[in-house]
Amino acid sequence: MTQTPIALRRHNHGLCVRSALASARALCGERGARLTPLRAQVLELVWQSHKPLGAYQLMDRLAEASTRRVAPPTVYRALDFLLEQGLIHRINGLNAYVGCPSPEHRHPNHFLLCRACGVAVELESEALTQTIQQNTKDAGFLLEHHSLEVTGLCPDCRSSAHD
Amino acid sequence: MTQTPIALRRHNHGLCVRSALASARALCGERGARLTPLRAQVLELVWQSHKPLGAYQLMDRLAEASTRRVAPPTVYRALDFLLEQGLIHRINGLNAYVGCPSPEHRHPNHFLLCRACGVAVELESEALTQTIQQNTKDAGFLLEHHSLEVTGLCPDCRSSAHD
DNA sequence: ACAATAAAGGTTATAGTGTAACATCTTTTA
DNA sequence: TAAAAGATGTTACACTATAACCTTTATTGT
Repeated sequence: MTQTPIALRRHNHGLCVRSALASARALCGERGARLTPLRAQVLELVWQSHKPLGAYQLMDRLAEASTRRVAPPTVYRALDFLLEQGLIHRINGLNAYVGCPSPEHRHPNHFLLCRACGVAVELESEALTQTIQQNTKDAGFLLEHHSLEVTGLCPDCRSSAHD
Repeated sequence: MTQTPIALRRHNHGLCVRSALASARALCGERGARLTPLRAQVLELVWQSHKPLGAYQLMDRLAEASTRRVAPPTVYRALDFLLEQGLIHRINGLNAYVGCPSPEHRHPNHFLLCRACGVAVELESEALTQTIQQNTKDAGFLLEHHSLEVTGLCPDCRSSAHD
């Protein structure tokens, strides 16, 4: 029996944020990538919750925080950097971005998404990855990346749903 | 050993189109859904190849075919109908739409996508679906739908790649 | 230390994707 | 055949993302 993912448990979210920022600094340090103040700020905003946020939502929060006007390229460039470094993932079905809890190793985008509360839970299943690899191989494809987005109701929203 | 998917083989594509249209008519008939001339035309355009097409590409082809101006809602409404009926799928990673080869039964969106030639191959693997269901259940989620997009190189593009 | 270079960020404009709202036309139903 | 429902036309706009160019900041070589 696997443990309930942290995003679904009550937890001290400040720890998530600090841990994500610390990992990001460490990884970028190793790689010679520059986690500038702006990029760190965007990463922190993405990590405000376990719910994916859109680029324009992030832009608005960035603008609130900085008293100066923030234009789309500012946030998109930061997001591109964070995506390249594997520090965040893009949820295609939502046009939104969410922090990656294990950026130290490259891995596919596999998410459970609650349509009610918006929470995103990253799956890390070797069996799932292998099944996908096998199917890809059977069709003769060379696999480069894969993205799985499962939509439904998280345990909380499931139990409070009465319609 | 599974057979090579039809989208990857040389084949008489006219048969794909006619078969898709015939299935669509039959299914809509059974369901009391109205496959109007416009909707059938959009479905036929989507089926022009096994490569997903964007809404605006479809809109342009529709405009070419009809001598009159075609606005976005025209094509989006047709696409919405076709999606509801399970006659096409949306590829989120590409903002594009592709015909469904087996619309008679509801099934998840599982695709192999070639980044070079654009071909989309729909996977129909019970093992894959079950693995996803198991992972979803383990996290306590109620599964509603799932979408898998595997990007890579199809057999043809793989063998002609020499960089 | 300093010029040359590279990288990051600012700014303006615009491209690409999708929908709201309302009018008109067609089909179905009573 | 009138009323209602469904489909399409039309205009305007919202949301998501990028191109192009300029300024600022950081890094590198000397």
